[in-house]
Amino acid sequence: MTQYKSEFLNTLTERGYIHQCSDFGGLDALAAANKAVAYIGFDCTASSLHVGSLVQIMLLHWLQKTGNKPIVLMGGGTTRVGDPSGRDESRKILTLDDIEANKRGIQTVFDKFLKFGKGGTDAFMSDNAEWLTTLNYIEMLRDVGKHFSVNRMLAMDSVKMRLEREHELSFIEFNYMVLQAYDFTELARRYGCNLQMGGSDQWGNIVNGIDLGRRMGTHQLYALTSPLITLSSGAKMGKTASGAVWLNADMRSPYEYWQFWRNTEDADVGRFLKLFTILPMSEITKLEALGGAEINEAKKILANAATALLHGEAAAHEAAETARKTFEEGTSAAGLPTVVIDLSQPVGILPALVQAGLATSNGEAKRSIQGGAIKVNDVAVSDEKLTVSKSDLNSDGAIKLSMGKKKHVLIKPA
RNA sequence: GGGAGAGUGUCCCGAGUGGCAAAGGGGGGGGACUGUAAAUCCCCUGCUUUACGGCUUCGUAGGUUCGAGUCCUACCUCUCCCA
Repeated sequence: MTQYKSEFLNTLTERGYIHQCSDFGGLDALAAANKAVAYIGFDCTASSLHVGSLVQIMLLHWLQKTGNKPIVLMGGGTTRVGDPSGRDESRKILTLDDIEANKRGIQTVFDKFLKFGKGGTDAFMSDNAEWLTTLNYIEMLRDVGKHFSVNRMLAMDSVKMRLEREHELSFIEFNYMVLQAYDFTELARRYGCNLQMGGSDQWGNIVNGIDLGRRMGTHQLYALTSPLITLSSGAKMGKTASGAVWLNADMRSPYEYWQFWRNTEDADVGRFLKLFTILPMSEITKLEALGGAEINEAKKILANAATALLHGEAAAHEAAETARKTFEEGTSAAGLPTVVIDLSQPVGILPALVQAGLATSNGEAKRSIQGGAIKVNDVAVSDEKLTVSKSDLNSDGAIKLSMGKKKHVLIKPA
């Protein structure tokens, strides 16, 4: 198991974070001496990161935990360009204000996973807008552009795919990889960065950066990528009914986040425990051995641990308790999502469902009732003309609206 | 600039003869079975406070027609080929 000298690579290997590395030996030596300075780039296209970025965040977490220095690079500059990797549609180009707002939202998440500061292994955040926005085109062409072979760029998968699919690839997007490579060398020069990590789809871009670094005379750079995380059922990770699983609490509550992990497929539990929690491997091995219905215990531990990492122990506890009351006791729990509605007049069940966010239109609410999905205070509803009023308030002063087995909302009077 | 194609249910793919709320998938939601799992089976998946009613949908704007996703005109966007 101790295949490497460095704790960093050993941990990553046994937990399944590694897809490819440009030079295991070289990186191992660096990490063993606690001299790895690694960065991962994140977009600012939304005001929160989602579960899809969690593997990357965890990479930085372990990097720091094993005695090395993480850099979070915000793509404030590159977000204005758009990465063609893996997509065949151009990204939207955001305004500067949007980008700034998104950056602030994203920063809050990193505070949970990394220790920021000025010390040796303290993380810090950088933004490639710092150097990209002041670039001069002629100098850029002369100093950086001359190192890029268009022949090679055309051969890259991300580009090839766009060409083969007969989708347009604009020049601005074509330049994304140049900018990303340049980021790497710039971080190397400014901060002594020597490793870039990322998802496996970033391999080409990262390797380009190593190449550019060598040509521009930086120290040796390294690449490390993580596998693309998919569910056993083949679906992409992090997409659920209600859209992406956002990490920011204001976009997805701790309770919902907990539920996301609780509903993990059996086949994924072990893998996810390793990737998304910091539980010791010995404990994970035990949990992995659970079979049949017992695996639900492992799922709860996964949910607790993953939620605690992001939202803290207290929030995880509360979410677990809410879930326990709701699912195991079948009672209503105060921690469920709550919506305030004016109940001075009786409210029809249809608009109530819409306001509670359980349906997007009266029509949809009606169909749900016809499908037998709706319960008020745990009593099934068959009449779509039913109204709810103050007299339906339970002992906690709320009305529990349920759709299906998993979605519960408490309604409180205004 | 010339030529050839394409844009369909505001999640995606995709059929579509002048009678169309528009086939079929995927995805999603619900139900059954289970373990808040997977697989499987069944139902639902445009809006509208009852509706064999009304309204809104096929890139945009007009037109022909009793009636247009379907025909005509112009425009927009995208793709390919030739310059």
